[in-house]
Amino acid sequence: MKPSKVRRKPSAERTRNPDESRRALIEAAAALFNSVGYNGTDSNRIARAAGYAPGTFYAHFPDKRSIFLAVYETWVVAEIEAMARALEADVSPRTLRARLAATILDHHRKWRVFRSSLRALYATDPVVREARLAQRGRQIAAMAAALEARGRPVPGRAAMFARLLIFEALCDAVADGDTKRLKIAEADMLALLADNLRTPA
Amino acid sequence: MKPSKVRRKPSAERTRNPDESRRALIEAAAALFNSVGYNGTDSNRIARAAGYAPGTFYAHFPDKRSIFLAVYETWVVAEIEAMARALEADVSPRTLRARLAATILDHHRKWRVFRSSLRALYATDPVVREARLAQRGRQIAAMAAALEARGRPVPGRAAMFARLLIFEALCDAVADGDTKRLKIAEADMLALLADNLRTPA
Amino acid sequence: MKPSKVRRKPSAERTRNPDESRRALIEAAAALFNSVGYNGTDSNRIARAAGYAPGTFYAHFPDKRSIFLAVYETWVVAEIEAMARALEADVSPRTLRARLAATILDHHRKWRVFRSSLRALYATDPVVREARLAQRGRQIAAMAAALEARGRPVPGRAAMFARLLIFEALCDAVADGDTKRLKIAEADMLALLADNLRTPA
Amino acid sequence: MKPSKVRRKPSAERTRNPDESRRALIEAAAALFNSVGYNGTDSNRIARAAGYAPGTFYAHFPDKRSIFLAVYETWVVAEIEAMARALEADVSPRTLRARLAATILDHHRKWRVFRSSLRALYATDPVVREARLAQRGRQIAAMAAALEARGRPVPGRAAMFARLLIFEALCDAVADGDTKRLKIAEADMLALLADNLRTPA
DNA sequence: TATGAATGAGATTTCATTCAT
DNA sequence: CATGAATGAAATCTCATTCAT
Repeated sequence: MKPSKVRRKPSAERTRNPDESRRALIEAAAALFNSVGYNGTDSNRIARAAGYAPGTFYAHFPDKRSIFLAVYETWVVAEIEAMARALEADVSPRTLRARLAATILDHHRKWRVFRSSLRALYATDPVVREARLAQRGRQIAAMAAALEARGRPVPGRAAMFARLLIFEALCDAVADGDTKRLKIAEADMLALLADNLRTPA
Repeated sequence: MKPSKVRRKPSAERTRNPDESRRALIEAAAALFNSVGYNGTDSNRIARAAGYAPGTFYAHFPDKRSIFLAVYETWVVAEIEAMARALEADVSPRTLRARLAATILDHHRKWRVFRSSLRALYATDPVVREARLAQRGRQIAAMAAALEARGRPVPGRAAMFARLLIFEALCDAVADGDTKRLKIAEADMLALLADNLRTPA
Repeated sequence: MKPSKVRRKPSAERTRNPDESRRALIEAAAALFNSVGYNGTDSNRIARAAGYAPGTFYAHFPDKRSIFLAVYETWVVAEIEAMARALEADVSPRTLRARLAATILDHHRKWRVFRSSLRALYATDPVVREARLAQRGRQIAAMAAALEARGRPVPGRAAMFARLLIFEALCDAVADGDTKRLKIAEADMLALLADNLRTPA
Repeated sequence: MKPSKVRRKPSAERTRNPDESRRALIEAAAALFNSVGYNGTDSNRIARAAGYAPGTFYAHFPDKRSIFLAVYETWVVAEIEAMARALEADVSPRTLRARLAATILDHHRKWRVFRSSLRALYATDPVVREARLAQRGRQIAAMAAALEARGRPVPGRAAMFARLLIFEALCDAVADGDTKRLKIAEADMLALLADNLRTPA
């Protein structure tokens, strides 16, 4: 009934290669989750968008949530890569922080609808919750390692976790347009974001 | 379409007072939303839990979302009341902040599942989103007014909005047990929360 | 929303041929529409009567009206076939008219309840209305073509439309038993019907 | 949910006079049936439109169908009155027929939606059917009496019934816009209608 | 008579998932 | 692997009608 925004690939492109199929499904799912949200699509539509029949979906994923997790994984990787690229620049720490903030914000904005679903499922689905918590655990560890490597003092776990939470909350609020709606200047939010990237005293 | 000619007589035990019925429905909905979540219930079940027939629900609310908003409203009021009670105590500012943090955290914890649904719908439903943003607008205004009244400097809107976001994010993370799962001491989080209540320098 | 993990296995006895399923659904719907009327059934019952689960209905028809239109189409075809058979006989024009009248009346009588629903929906549903008007347009064209082919004078569109309306009104009145109720001899009505089939002077 | 087109009277106008209430209800129902159709309204809305509470409806009518029949009755009376007025003119028989046809057509057009519901219920509801058939019986008798009074030959019951059916079918087709849709000139239809009013040879 | 809150059976529709081919 | 028809539980919402006041 709902018109699909994501078109099915020409059937000639369909594969018998399982990895390729899986990849195609994840890609289609990512696009759909980010345009109509998790609840806005169904597994049949994902399969069709990837150029397969409904049943094929279940040859690759046990259920709908499972492909969401797979999309989340690729999303995390993409974010890390974006951050890595931003960190390559040889600029002052201050500029670096600003760039990093802008990069991450941009990434959140680009995946606004997907992240919206992520938050909804995090609030709802224990498995998604666990996956995201595990991811946060890894981020905290990475943060600690990075600081240690640079000889900086490593804050407590609570402080680092808070940093993550805050960063995401601010990014999502900006990406979702909450700041606009509340008549808050985006530049001010970006400044707060950059500030939050500072190594704690 | 096919009206059956035989109707059971309306049970005499139900209220004939619409305000009372509405209240009973909201109460039942709040309890259900906070135990099985928004998607875990349906309007029929809410009506039954309040002691009414399914149709009665629709005599009071046009749809399920609408009763959710009503529950949200009562929740906000309850939170404000809890905070007001916490602020009555005649203690040092530091203790006050700690108490306030504990009070709000407690409130979030008590309504953990409901808040989970609130976040999910915020991420999903434009009307819920709007209601919550409006509420945040009011909170920012109240915060500014309170600071002004106490002769304290009033931070920018961005900073105040960030405070709200941060406070909620931290509270929810603790209430949801994320900190436990990440092996973070709750006391540390409470300290951060209390710190976040500090008037900005 | 809450998908149960345990699904019954689809019964192996159902067709896997969509055309066959569609046909079976239309057939079941025709029988139900003609026994309990359009409003007397629902899509679930149609599906069950055809040997399918409720959801299957929606795999073949977007809604109930849509299957009604499909039934109407088969009904029109059946009527045309019945008329064609009646016209094959090599008899006098007068006898032919009588036979044709009897044939059509019979067809209306056989589908009395269905036609009743058709009229109700025609009076109610714009899409059904449009379908039937289109059909009438086709009938007028066919009538004109037939007369022209036989070298008979072709009456105006108004006259031909009136013929159709009159023929249907009389047939339905007889089929519905109105004549009996009003103590009118069926033979007299049949004579009027046959007369109405005459080429206009 | 649906906006009511027919506004409730100011409560000051509510009566304790049962006849007045009944009349008000019938009037409101007529207006609603003729604007949104029988299935487009519900008894609650009729009561509200007449300025009463839902329950009052059932103090005056046993069910929804029953008020429809009451409206039908007033409709029949109105038609008879309109015809009587048309017949008062002192003109040639030919002009009279044309005027009568125009009058009745006009009446059908004015009550288009109501008549649409009437036909739907006639096709569906045995009680409405019976009421209309009884009315037709009366019309046939009146027709016979009128012809006899004027010393004209009285056709058979079948012929007279057919006249009625035909007249109504043509009127409704024009009133419903079927002729327009089929590109048939209304003047031609009016001529056929007037012709149908002719005393049979 | 009038009120109006309450009733509850029922109809429509969705979609994650299965499984025979 | 891929197919795709079929499944069926479940959720939302309607409205004619009742009856205590």
